[in-house]
Amino acid sequence: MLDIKRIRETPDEVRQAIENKNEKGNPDEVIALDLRRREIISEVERLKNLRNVVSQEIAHLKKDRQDAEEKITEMKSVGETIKQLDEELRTADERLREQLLRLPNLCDASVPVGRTADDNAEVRSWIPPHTMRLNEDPEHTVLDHLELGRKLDILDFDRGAKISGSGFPLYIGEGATLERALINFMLDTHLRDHGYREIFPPFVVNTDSMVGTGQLPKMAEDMYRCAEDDLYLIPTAEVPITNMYRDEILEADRLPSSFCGYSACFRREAGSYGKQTKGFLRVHQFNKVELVKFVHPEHSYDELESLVANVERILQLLEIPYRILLLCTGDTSFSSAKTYDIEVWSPAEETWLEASSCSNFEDFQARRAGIRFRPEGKGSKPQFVHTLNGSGLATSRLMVALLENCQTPEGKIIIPKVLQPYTGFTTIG
RNA sequence: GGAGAGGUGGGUGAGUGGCUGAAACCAACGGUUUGCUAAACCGUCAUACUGGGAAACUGGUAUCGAGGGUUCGAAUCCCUCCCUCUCCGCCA
Repeated sequence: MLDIKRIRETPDEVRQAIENKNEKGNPDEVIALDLRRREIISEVERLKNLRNVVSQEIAHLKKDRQDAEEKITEMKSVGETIKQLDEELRTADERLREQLLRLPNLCDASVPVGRTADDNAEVRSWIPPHTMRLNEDPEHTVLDHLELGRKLDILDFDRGAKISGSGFPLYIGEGATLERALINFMLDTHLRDHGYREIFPPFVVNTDSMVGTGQLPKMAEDMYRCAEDDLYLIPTAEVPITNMYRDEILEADRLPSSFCGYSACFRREAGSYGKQTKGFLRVHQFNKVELVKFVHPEHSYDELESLVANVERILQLLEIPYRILLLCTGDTSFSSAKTYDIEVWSPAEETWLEASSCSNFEDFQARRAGIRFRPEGKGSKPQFVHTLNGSGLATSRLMVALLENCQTPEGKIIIPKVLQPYTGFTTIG
């Protein structure tokens, strides 16, 4: 949520920023609602003040056993007016908040202005030597992850579809173990080497949490919802972890607070049919290790860089080629002010696959969710924290890259060294 | 699922219609004292919105789980809902 004062004071900047982001949103409407709201407030508060003063007088009159009937009658009608105005105010508040919730976050000045993914800027890439050989060797038939999974009997998308529906992968044998190994390896590395504290969150959350991180109201059709209980399956652990501190004021010495948590992630992916959908490329349920930080506003952009570095380290240890993109304004998500995507290389698809997205939300989520901190120093007012998060990483796309990059000409998989203590085996096949 | 108890400020916890934005204590912060630490003492100590002011600051309104009702006036009375806890049942 944007600060209404910022919209009020610099509507043109806000309008331009929304347009750069390819989002809809009308600051004028918000400004009009805000104006109307404040008019009502000043009137209703004047009347409430009157009522409070006169009620006090009535109390004194009664105490002195004097007649207060006239004042009581007068206040009766004031009360009626207040009730009406309160109702109007409630409506105005609601409409204003509704509009505000639908305005996207504005991008940081360092984000390149652009409309589509073509305008994203490649920041750097990292390619371990053996991968190049793999792709350049004409004798080496490169299998995609589906074929590898089927041949080695470690992934079964057909049976997954039978059990649940398409997009619900079933991991078998070494495939299941490898998945679990990846999760544990990533968690351990972030906890041990990168200073995160582990969270194991609930996988379903309430509406307030979804609004807090910005999934609702805009993305409602992408969520799995348990209507009976008004709960949502989480699309990412970002939601429960960020909402841990919803409506709280943190002490300044708690910042920065960095958390790392595994969760299954559920996405309906409505409207994405026809895009890259085969195998792991687009699924309804996947596993992800998520990184979330609550930081002091002054440091959030440094923290974003270190977040990205933490994710990169995982890929380097796994020896998976990747590149980092700075998303342009048009490709940056609704809630984010600046986002880096980390993409892994798929030799079979001969393309880069998004495996992580690291974002600085500045105070956008914090304002929605009411996450503040009390700055050092006496008499300081609470301020909104900045929140960041990134996938560290999602296993589905990572599994594609891992299987494809680690395959031998014979169609076996060589498990990366760092994972071997976790899998207990060194090859599959 | 059945029965009961309870939700008050950062924490504990008083408060059953007006002088309670809310006692007291603890924590925190500032200060005095002290060779240092500790202790003691004094003071400060909620949040949001809104108005005035360049600002320091200051006026107003709201908030005692949420919403509604009664009343001139509600933390306090009534209704609905939510949440937490305890016991029983069921279950991993």
